[in-house]
Amino acid sequence: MYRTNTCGELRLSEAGKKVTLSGWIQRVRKMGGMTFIDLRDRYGITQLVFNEKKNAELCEKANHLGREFVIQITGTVNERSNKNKNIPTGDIEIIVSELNILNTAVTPPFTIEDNTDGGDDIRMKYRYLDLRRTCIRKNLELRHRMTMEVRRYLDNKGFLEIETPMLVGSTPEGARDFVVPSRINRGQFYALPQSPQTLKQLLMVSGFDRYFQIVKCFRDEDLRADRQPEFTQIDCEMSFVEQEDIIATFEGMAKHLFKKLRGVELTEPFLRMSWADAMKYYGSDKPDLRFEMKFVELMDVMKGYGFSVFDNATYIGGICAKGAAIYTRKQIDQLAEFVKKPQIGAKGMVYARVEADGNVKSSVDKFYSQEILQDMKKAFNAQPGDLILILSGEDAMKTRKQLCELRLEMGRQLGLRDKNKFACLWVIDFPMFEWSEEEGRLMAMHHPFTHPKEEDIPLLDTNPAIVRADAYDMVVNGVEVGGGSIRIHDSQLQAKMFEILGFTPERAQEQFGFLMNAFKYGAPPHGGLAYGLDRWVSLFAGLDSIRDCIAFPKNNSGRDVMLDAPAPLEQNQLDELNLVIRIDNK
RNA sequence: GGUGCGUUAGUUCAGUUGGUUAGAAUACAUGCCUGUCACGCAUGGGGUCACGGGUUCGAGUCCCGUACGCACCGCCA
Repeated sequence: MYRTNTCGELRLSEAGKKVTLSGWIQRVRKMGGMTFIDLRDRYGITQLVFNEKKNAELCEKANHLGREFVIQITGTVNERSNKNKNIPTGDIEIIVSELNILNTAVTPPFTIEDNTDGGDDIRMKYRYLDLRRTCIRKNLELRHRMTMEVRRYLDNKGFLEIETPMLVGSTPEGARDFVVPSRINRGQFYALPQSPQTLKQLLMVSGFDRYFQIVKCFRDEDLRADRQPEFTQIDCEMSFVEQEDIIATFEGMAKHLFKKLRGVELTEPFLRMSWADAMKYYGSDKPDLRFEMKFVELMDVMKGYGFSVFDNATYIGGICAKGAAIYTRKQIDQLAEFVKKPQIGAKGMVYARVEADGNVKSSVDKFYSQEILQDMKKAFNAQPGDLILILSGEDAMKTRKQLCELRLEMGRQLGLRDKNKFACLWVIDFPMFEWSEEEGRLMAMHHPFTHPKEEDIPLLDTNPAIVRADAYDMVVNGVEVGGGSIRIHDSQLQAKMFEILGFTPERAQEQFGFLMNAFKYGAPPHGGLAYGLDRWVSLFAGLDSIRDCIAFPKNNSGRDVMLDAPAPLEQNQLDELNLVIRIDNK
């Protein structure tokens, strides 16, 4: 038997007991005639004691153990004379009588501690060592508890978990596919699913009116801190439901998760905001509502007074940062530099301080009278001590996005983006389509299976660009944690949708015939939602990147640096697949 | 496809105006130490300054390119 107990469970009540423990050596502390060893497993750390006077040979052996050796010991639980209040097992130690080295270890490239000395790069290369660290292990434990709670909640509501295939067909629309060559079907390729979207809709046609799946999805696009090429969705679909039914079910799930995983009781219904309002007031379809700082439009107030930048703008808008008038000129200049970064792209920034006497002191005083500045102050409802920051531009949407970045940066600087505070929001009434300059056509904003709002259906023929959809996103703290829609279940309407998206009837039939044909056999009204598991976990764990809650993530360029994947194939594998590789170096 | 920052000891970093033998911390090794728990003290080993080119009497330092890493824009229905 390797162990009678784990390294995290022994307490004072077990004093005097003979136990066997196995684990990794965290640290050896030699104190002359005594040696202390911290023995670690995933449950905790237990201190071992060796005494030269009592057993010189064993103590000598212990002195030559290295970090991360795997050992097994037998000994007696003993009350410590010096207790350690910092760890749960700190009241006891094990007086070791037998020591068995199960495996040695070379010195790890970084220390196995929460405050490791290793950088991201080396940690990913030796991820199996990184995962020994408590702070990373805790994230995976949280992820496990989350999937358990999801299954518990959905099972209680009558959902069935059904697996769908990983080898499916490539679809146009949407993200780039990862493709897999078929050996048996020469020259043909599978694609890995971007999501099980069409398959879960077919399950609705089959009558599985409540489906879910915790499932890997694949998208061959560039990575970000919150984006991996393979990620996990909690994919759900329901039949005979309207938008309200879905929102109720999954708002309920979100509340369940908050309660079980964070101990946060959310009693109020989540806020709801139309996509149009989100863009107007926050310049984003996923606003961070942990703080207000709503946009105020200033076209009426400030245009036409001879300040050419504003006079030529089609949008002038600003935010009011409470109490930020104490910002120095240097700090304000840094904000101006921030918005002028190429990634943000503003040309400049106008600022105005509200002084203690209520007067407004701005960077454009020579163009505006105090009276107009007071009107501006009123528009923001600004108080003495506040700092107003204004951007303008010739493209209203672009300027709002720049102002959004500025708002988030101010929120960060003013400490308003507290990781322990949660602001949940449904963004609803998304547009059905958005214009693609690149393709020169309308594209589905959500996906081509999304149901248009009933009252907007006549507009499909006259002005499709303004049609709104029965689509909704859940946004928590500015993170899009999930989204979904009511789907089209009528083959005629689905065909029309493909027509608007620029598909010929033949091509629509070729690509999506399986779905439209299925709808002819009695498809129920249905809709659903998919939550991003990785994003939820990193939100609950307060992580900056979803990588820290994924056991073996990819790096910034989509590589697994531990496995050194992707890599070229052997020639015989290529031959078997009838593939010839040609690399273009443009 | 693009922008920014970075690459120096096992690791995390410092390295001044271009100038002697490239430093610190930590890790590692050895010794001392009987109540440590970030133990302490002493000693020691450890460097292709990412790679290639250029400027210069002289480059870790300046310039150009490449590779790699991170963040972001585009992209991600």
